[in-house]
Amino acid sequence: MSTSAAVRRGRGRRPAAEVRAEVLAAAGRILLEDGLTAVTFERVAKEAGASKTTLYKWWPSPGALAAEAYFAQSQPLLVFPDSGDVRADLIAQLTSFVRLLTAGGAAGPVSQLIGAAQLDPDLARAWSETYALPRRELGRERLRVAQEQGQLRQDVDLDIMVDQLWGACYHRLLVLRVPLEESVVEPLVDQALRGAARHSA
Amino acid sequence: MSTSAAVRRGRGRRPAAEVRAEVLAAAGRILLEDGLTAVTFERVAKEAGASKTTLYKWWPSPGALAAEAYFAQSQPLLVFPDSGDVRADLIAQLTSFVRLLTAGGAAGPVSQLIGAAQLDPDLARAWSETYALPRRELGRERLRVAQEQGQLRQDVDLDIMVDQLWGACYHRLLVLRVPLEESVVEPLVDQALRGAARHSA
Amino acid sequence: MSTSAAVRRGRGRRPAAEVRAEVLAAAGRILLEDGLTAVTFERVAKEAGASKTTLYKWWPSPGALAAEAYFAQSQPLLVFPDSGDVRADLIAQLTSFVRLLTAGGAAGPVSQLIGAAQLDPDLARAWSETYALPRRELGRERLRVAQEQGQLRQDVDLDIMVDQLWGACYHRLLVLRVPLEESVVEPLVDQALRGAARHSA
Amino acid sequence: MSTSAAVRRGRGRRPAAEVRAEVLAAAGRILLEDGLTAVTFERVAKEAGASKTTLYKWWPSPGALAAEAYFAQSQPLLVFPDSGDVRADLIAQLTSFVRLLTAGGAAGPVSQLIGAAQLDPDLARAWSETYALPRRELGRERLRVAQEQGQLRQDVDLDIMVDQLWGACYHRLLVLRVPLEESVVEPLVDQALRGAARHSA
DNA sequence: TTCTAAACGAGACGGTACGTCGTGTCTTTGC
DNA sequence: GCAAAGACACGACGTACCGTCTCGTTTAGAA
Repeated sequence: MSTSAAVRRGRGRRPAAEVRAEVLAAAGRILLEDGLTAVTFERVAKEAGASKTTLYKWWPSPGALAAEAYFAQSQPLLVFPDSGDVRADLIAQLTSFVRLLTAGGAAGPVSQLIGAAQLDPDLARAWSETYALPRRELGRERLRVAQEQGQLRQDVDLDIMVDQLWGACYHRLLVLRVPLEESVVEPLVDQALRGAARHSA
Repeated sequence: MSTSAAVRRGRGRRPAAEVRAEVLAAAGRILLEDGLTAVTFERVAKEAGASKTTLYKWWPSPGALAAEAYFAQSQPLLVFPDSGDVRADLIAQLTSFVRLLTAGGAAGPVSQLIGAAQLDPDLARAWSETYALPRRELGRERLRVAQEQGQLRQDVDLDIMVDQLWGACYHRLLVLRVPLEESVVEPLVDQALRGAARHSA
Repeated sequence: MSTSAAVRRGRGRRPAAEVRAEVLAAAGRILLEDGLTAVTFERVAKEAGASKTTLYKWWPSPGALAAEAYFAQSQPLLVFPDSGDVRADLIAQLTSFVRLLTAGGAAGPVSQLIGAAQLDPDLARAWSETYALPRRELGRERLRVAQEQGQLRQDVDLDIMVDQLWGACYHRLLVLRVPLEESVVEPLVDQALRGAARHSA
Repeated sequence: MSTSAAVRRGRGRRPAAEVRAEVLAAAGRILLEDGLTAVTFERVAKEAGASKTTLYKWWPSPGALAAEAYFAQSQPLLVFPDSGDVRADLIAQLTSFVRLLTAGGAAGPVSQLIGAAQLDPDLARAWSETYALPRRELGRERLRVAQEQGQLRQDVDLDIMVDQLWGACYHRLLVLRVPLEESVVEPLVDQALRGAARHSA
């Protein structure tokens, strides 16, 4: 939204950055208000004052546009705290993660985006590269430090541990579709750390 | 597929069961061949020799039809072995579960159905009630027995444990979209049982 | 415009005849108001409350639709008078023909339709079969009677004579694009009958 | 096609004449190969290595460009023979005219251009001024000489006579869309000269 | 000879129409 | 009466072209 944006209403070329910004703003608004299925090229073009041609030039599918719009406006916290206590840090990070997931209810933007990614390879790629894989890397890195510090055993597979923690939340959200509450985080972390077997030795 | 199905080509009434069977067969075939997005009422009606009116009467959405078709033809093994050794049983069950998920690749029917369920409440309900929740119940029950037998600690939250195990697999399949291999099952189960912390006490 | 047409505003099926009538009315109105290029499937569908699918089912191209709409609403007089005097009849018929052509100016519906027919085979077919060829047949028939009655020579090629008379008008309208006035009709007919050579023998 | 045209492939300024020549060549080629509807600014710009901006500067519409391209490459013979015998000259001129019209089939460039002119004022103007009116003037002049020489009656309207002869050909080409053969020329000329009425006096 | 302004190529942009497909509602027809 | 058949309104898709504009480059003409 540059200052001159509102004035310039011709049909000619506008700076790409300006167009992109307006398109992402419109797409993000539609996503939050009416859900992912409402994010169509047709509607975004109309509400952003853009043309369909432009959208097709920049994004491979409506889903991919929605994903980028979501990233753009709710810049997800990617910082992973390191207080020295891995248990506390995991609980903190997972708690804010659960808050992110449950924002907008069970049919929130995140579940819709992950869902649509199962049917839209372009969205899937955007999602994995921009969101999912970097976050896993972040978590794994925090766990690696803890492992070096002796808080975790040497033979722990850190990827699997990430899967256990974050996957458990996704499981309730996407597969079981049961209410996901922050209170599960603490027992979840503890159980992952302590194990379920009676004799851990 | 009744014997007379191919002969009877009139527009009059046919037995409901016969129609349903043919519809489900067609939907299942389309699902496996061309994916979930190809399972439209339009196409199923044409290939099953049914009418759209009939489909709308029995199923609330194409996704729900696809889900039921999938259940009907690949009756998922719901039996949970109980050999007395909970670790071995978990490994066995999770291994066949991974096989189910990876059938048809990362874009297999299961991931597509779960994905579409995030956008289609009717499909979500069918999926949860028919598939996801019963399976969780089954797993929890097996764990409960193990807990009673003293193989698991008393303070373990069995729901969370199911989330940790199955959710870890779903995490790789749906969220990370990385190859899901059977070899992860054993370390996954062990890590859930033993815990990750150095001093489990 | 059936009596119940205005009431029935659902999305379901409507009687084909009713839809066709409304579509043709809208197309004809657009043709007269804004010209042939404004007769697009998109606009006709919107203004007629019809769907594009329906238009594509009934008409092969917007031009063909416009042609049929033109025929439907301005049912062109196809009666050819026979007063016994072929000269008088030709003048009468050509005069009303010139009036038809010049209705709406040089860019009237007729010239636009004939023009578009040079680029749209579907429109060309509709125009030839429905309008042009029948009219030529009518004129030729009238000339044939005159020939039998001895008003025209036996060796006159009646097709060519039709071309000379009607073609002369079309020539000014389409090719030269000069004003076409009714006053040319009488000298045109006389010249065709008497010939231009000094010694007609 | 200047000698350095092929070498100079930068984006900077090129001589106007060179650009115009390449554009007209490309437009003419497209017109003959794929028809008038294929002569779009978009495609001509690409194939001529020119930019749309340049095309818009020189031509008001794709149709006008196509017309000029047609004139440029098939310089139509405008010489009208004067052998002293007006009948022979008319037959000769009309015969080559029919050949011109039928080149490229019934949907040849000429009929397409005249057709499009009914919908494109810019093309209409270019066509009338450059082609149609000069040709009529030429024919009329030849007839005027014949009239002075006493081969045609004094009261003959020469404009109408031109309309009768050339219009008859256009009639078959544009309106009736029936095959136009050279064999019609001779009876056409004779009929125009002798008249159709039994008693020409 | 150097500099500046015009014209060029490239192509992004807002629009409009195309032709197709799927949805969900409805009428008609045949058993 | 019910099911097959399928017409219908609607809306999204992806593409093509139009006419306008911005950008960087190059040449032509003025200094």
